[in-house]
Parts: sequence; C-alpha cells; structure tokens
Amino acid sequence: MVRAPCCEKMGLKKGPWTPEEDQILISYIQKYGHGNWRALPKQAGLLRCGKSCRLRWTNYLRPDIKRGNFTKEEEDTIINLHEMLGNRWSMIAARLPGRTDNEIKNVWHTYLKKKLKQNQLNPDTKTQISSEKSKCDANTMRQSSEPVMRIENQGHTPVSPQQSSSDFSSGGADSLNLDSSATFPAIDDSFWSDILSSAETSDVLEDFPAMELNPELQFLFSPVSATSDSVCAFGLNTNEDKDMDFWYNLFIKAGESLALPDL
DNA sequence: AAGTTTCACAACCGCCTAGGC
DNA sequence: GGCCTAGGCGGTTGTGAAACT
Repeated sequence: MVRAPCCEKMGLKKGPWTPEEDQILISYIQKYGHGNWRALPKQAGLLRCGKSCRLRWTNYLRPDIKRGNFTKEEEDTIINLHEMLGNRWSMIAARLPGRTDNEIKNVWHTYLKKKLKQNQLNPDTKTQISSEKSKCDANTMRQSSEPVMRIENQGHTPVSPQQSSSDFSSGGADSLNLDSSATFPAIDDSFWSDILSSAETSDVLEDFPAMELNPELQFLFSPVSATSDSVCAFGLNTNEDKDMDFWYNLFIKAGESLALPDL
C-alpha cells in the first residue's frame, strides 16, 4: 500500500487545534456533513489533513460527546468490559454512549489500570469491583436486558459463510444480542462431547474435509465471559481462517441439535 | 520562587481491513 | 486477483498543568 505523504511535507498543519479551526470544522460539517474526509479540509479551507479533521471531530467536536469526569458506573463498566474484551477500545466505547475510544484508552492508561492494580494488592478495597463484576456473571446475564452472548473473531477475519464479517466486527458485543430469556448450557465435558457428536451427524465435516475432529482443539473455542463456566460469551483463539470457519459451522450445527439460543 | 517530576489527555503514527476499480 | 484509497483501530508521543522538592 502506498502511504499518503505526511501532513508536514504537504505543507499542512500539525499539533493542537485552535478554536478558530474548530469552528471552521464544526460549521462545515453542520452545513455539508463529512462524506469524504480527505476532501473536507480543502473544501472547508483548513490546512489540516483529512485524518486529523476526522480525529478532531470524532474525539472532541462531535455534538454527542459527553465531556467531564467518568462516573463510578462508567469506570466499573470499563473495567468489566476490559476484562472481557481486552484492549478493544472501540468495542468498549460502543457500550458507553458519549465516550470515545481515545478517551477510554486514556482513562485506562492513566487511572483505571492503577486503580485495578491497587485493588488487587489490597483485597479490602476489592469489594466494589467484585460486586460489579458479578453483574457479568452468567446467571445475571441470563436475566439481563442486555445479554452479552457473542461469537468473537479475534483475527478480524470473516468466519462464516452464512454471516458477514461485518456482523462480527462492526457491532462487537452488541451485534449478536439474544432474547434475554435465553438460557446457556454449562461448558463441561458433556458440552464438548455433545458438540462433537452432533458434528459427526452433520455435514460440517464434509465442508471441512481437511479438518480433524479433535476434541483437543476445543481450546480454540473458549469462554471469555466474566465467568468461565457458562456459554455466555466466546472467544475464538485462532487467526487461522480454516479453524474459525470450522468451529463456527460446528457450533451452528451443534446449536441446532442442542437447542442453543439462535445466533 | 524556581526547578523538576508526574500526570492527563489531545493528537499523531503506523498498521489493518473493506470496498471500489 | 491485484492494486489503491479511505476510514478505523490501537499504540505511542508531545505538551501543558499540577504536584512535588
């Protein structure tokens, strides 16, 4: 890929935005929208690159951005989601209306990480996090209005012929919401044996003739929820397309016979 | 009061992916 | 299928403010 010349070489400005520049950008977007970020600065009369304009707008100027300190609830939500999702700031931000991924990333690195560390060193102060964490427990999720079941593709690669990749990547945890009354089976030996025996009677193996039905591969398909004993969230620990396709289809087939919640 | 260190956060950088051609 | 671009993402840096010595 050919990298675009940097801003400085193009005679474009870098560094902090001035109030005047902000005003120009806001006015332009309010009037014309932001269909093409690359063309925007030229049309708006800004000596900035499109990327800089986009970041300034999405991280700072957007009207729906919530300014000010994070509430206790927001902090706890970030901690819980980070435990489940890792450094996927955009996915975390998607569940915190008005907060940007950049803001969440900053607050994590400057404050929450330390807070969490302190709590781990001092168990007496851990109660709040533990109690918040329990909100993500499988049993709670079963009754929650926002169940968190999802199939997560850590390799950001399409995993299913039936379902487009955008269903996984763009919506994140929100993309596969289920009926809140859905129930989830426990992940234990019988769960895996049921999955595998179900696969033997399905056509999944015909679609993936090169794939061995090896129970040891179940590590590729593991729970990433706050608790590890229930199928309320999955992570697929592989970047191999064939692995992901295989396990996705296997799960779908098994889901049919095991009456798992619809995906 | 002055110098130094730490903190917070805006902004940038480089990589990746989707989509158009 | 390959090339290219735009946009998105996470990691990192730069800088001003606050705290500390």
